[in-house]
Amino acid sequence: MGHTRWLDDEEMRTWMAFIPASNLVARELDQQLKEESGLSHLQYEILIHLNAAETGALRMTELAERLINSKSGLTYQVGQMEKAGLVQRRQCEWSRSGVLAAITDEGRAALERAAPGHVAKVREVLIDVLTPEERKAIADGLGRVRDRLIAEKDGDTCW
Amino acid sequence: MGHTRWLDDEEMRTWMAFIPASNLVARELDQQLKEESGLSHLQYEILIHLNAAETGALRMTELAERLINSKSGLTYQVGQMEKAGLVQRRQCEWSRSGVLAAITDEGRAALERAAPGHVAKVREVLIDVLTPEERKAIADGLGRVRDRLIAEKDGDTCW
DNA sequence: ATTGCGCGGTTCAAATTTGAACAGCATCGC
DNA sequence: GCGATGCTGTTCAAATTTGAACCGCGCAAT
Repeated sequence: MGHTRWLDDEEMRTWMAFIPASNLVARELDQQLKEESGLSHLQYEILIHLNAAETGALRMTELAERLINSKSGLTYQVGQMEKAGLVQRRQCEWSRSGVLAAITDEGRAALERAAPGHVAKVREVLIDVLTPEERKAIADGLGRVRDRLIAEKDGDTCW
Repeated sequence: MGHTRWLDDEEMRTWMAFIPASNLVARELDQQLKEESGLSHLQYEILIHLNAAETGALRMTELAERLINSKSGLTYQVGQMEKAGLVQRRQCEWSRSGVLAAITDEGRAALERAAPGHVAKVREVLIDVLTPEERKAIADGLGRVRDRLIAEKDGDTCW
């Protein structure tokens, strides 16, 4: 690896679109969710994931990995949400040391209340701004980016 | 606005690629920068922006807007960086209440030290994973997303 | 059985981030 | 000239986030 391969103009355009768009979209959605439903984006996503699970529950670690958050951060947030009655901690059946976070009826209700506004905002700031071709390119390209980074976390350095 | 227009499959794929990719890339870069140069991604970007300015200095608010961070957050970080000798506060010439953050020689040195590894990582996790077509779509599409959100902040509700 | 290690979660202190309240300067209309 | 109003940046307390240290359990080798 000799000298650095700097980004050319086209690559820089990509980078300078990706980073600010990420930050702005994240900020916008977080704010909208908080205002409209009192949930942070992280809390919303926790509910989404739990709700999507057939049993309505997931292990803490599983959740942390999916949400790309530290374990301790998740412990904290689940604690907050438990206080708020949105989730409930249960013990994992087959592993005494495991902990399940389970969505409550109240959690589902909060989700249903928050979802329409959230989806509308997602459309407004991202989905409806993109052409179908762009959406496909993003789904494919960033999907690959995502998968590689996730894979790296597990196997670590497949190269 | 009758019922919610939920995301269809293709749109959901886009969304479920965008969010995790954003988070993972941000985390990866932040970590790499911290390890390799002791700078957080935010600090790195502050240096980049200051360095790009002809005078090597920018107003605090200007910087906060570009970096998509709260004013108070920027005050804090610039404080940290000032302690570390990477930047220096100066008074804005034409406005007694304005404050300029100026990059120092030490700051430039830190930037030069950090840049090669950072760019390499950006290539590794994002740029080189994408095809040229995908890069173009992302530059165009997310560029538009970015611009709309920035415009909204200024004029606010152009609709 | 027993020792030792590894995993799953939590605790803890420290760093960061945020929004609201505040202080100084600027500017515009009266 | 003088007060009203609006910026700019900072301060402050509260919320969140992070990584390292830690605790209890399970599991494998001895």
